[in-house]
Formats: sequence, C-alpha cells, structure tokens
Amino acid sequence: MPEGHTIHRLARDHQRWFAGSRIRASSPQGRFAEADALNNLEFVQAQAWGKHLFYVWPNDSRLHIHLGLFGRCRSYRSKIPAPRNTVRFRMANDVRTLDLIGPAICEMIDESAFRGIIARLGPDPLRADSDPEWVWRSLQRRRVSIGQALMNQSLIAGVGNVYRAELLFAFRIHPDTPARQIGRDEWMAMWFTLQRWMALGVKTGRIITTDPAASPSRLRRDERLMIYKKAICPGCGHRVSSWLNANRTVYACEQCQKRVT
DNA sequence: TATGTATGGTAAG
DNA sequence: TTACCCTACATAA
Repeated sequence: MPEGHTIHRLARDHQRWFAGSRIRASSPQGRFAEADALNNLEFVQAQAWGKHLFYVWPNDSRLHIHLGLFGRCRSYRSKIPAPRNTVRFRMANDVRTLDLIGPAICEMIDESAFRGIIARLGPDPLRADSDPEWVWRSLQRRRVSIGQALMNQSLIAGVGNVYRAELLFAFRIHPDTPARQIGRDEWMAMWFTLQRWMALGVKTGRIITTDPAASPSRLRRDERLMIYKKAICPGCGHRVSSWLNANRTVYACEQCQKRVT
C-alpha cells in the first residue's frame, strides 16, 4: 500500500480522529517500549512528508513512522479486536483505535532529528510548498536515469514503484533515459500529472492512473493502472517488459517508451 | 508447512 | 551489488 498518497491519507485521517484528544498508547508486541511514555498525552498533530508520517506531542517530540514495504495501519471504531502479537503500536481515544503493524521505523525523535529527516527529503508533490523547478535543476545535474531519479526520495519525496512506472509510461519515456534528457516543460507536465494522480490517491486510497470515466470506486483492480504489472501494453498491444533495477521491478513498453541515450 | 511475493529502505561488502 | 529488516496473504506441496 505505501507510496506517498497512503501516508498523506493516513495523516489526514489520524489528524481528524485523534488531534486534540488524549491518547491511550501501548505496544502489544513490546518492540516499541516508548509507547508507555505516550500514554495519556494529548495528540497534537499528524504530519506527512513523502513516505514519512509524524505524530506531534505537546513537548514537540514526535513519533516517526515509516511503513517500509509492508507496514500498515488498521483502524477500528467498534468491536475492537485484541491486538495480534505483531501490533507494534496501538493508539486509542474514545472513538477510534489504531493499530500499527510491521513498520520499518517507529521511533521517538526530537525537533532537530525531525528537521534532519525533512532536510534529506526532496519536494513532495502532495505538499503545496514543493518546488518542481528545484527537482528539474537537480535532474539536469545528475548522471542517473530518470527511472532511478524518480525513486530517490532526496530528489522527489513520495513517489514509489507504481507511480514511477505509470508516469514514465504516460510520458512515453524509457526508464533508462538519462534524467538530464528531460526537458523543463516536459518535467513540469510530469510533475503536474504526479500531483493530480497522488491527490486522487489520497482521496480514493488507491493508485489510479487510468481515465476515471467510470467513478473511481467502480474501477476493478486491473482497470486502475496502465503498465505496472501488466502483461500487454494498453497503447500498442506489445508485450510489456519487466526487469530488476536496484532491487525493484521496472515495467515498461519498449515499443512505446523509446530508449534514449 | 513451505514458498513466493509486495506500492521501501539501509548497511555492509 | 548483496543481504537483510519489517508482515500478511496466496498458492503449492
């Protein structure tokens, strides 16, 4: 589940459910001992930056959460189950209970550590203040492929393997194309597309890159994406290529997405 | 029961 | 580049 849209959606929901309320906190799994210190504190704010989620507490300390590849949150309003032994962190107020399962990171950090994390993240298409020009200038300077650049969180925060595949297909760009080949106007159009797609992702909870002629909720799983994990290119019918790059599977139609050097 | 897979990331070699 | 961490679920055996 977790590309940037997922994290922003979680931050939005957790803000709604918990901000301003006093929290009961625990670590059923026992692997987050500091949960005890949060018990009975007021939940001040939830924040999302790229794929990082932060819960702010009254002393400005933060709980820093990163879901990694298979972390997830589950929330309950009624018939709250006993926590499974994989629940790293359970947080509840009078109306909601939230379980955090399998996160890559779940740690308390102070203000300066928070600033350090933010400083290492590139612009996030889901944040209003983010600067696509900065990204483009960075792309011009680097000697990496656009496929690798899109996955680099210090260049662009929040894009993952699915949005990468979909974006490069939408713009008919081969993933191995050097990042510096991307023109400024083209990059701005790509950024705008990312913003639209990811905002729709926050709204629907799913990554949807196909034309939502049908209402998004009615799209079947295989109707939401164009190229990611597909066998056949929706544009030309050619077989979709997939290969491994930096341990992640890349998908592309090598007929439609011309290789440039 | 075992295996494979996943929308992520880091640290070691 | 490889190893490894985090978990759930589907499928195979």
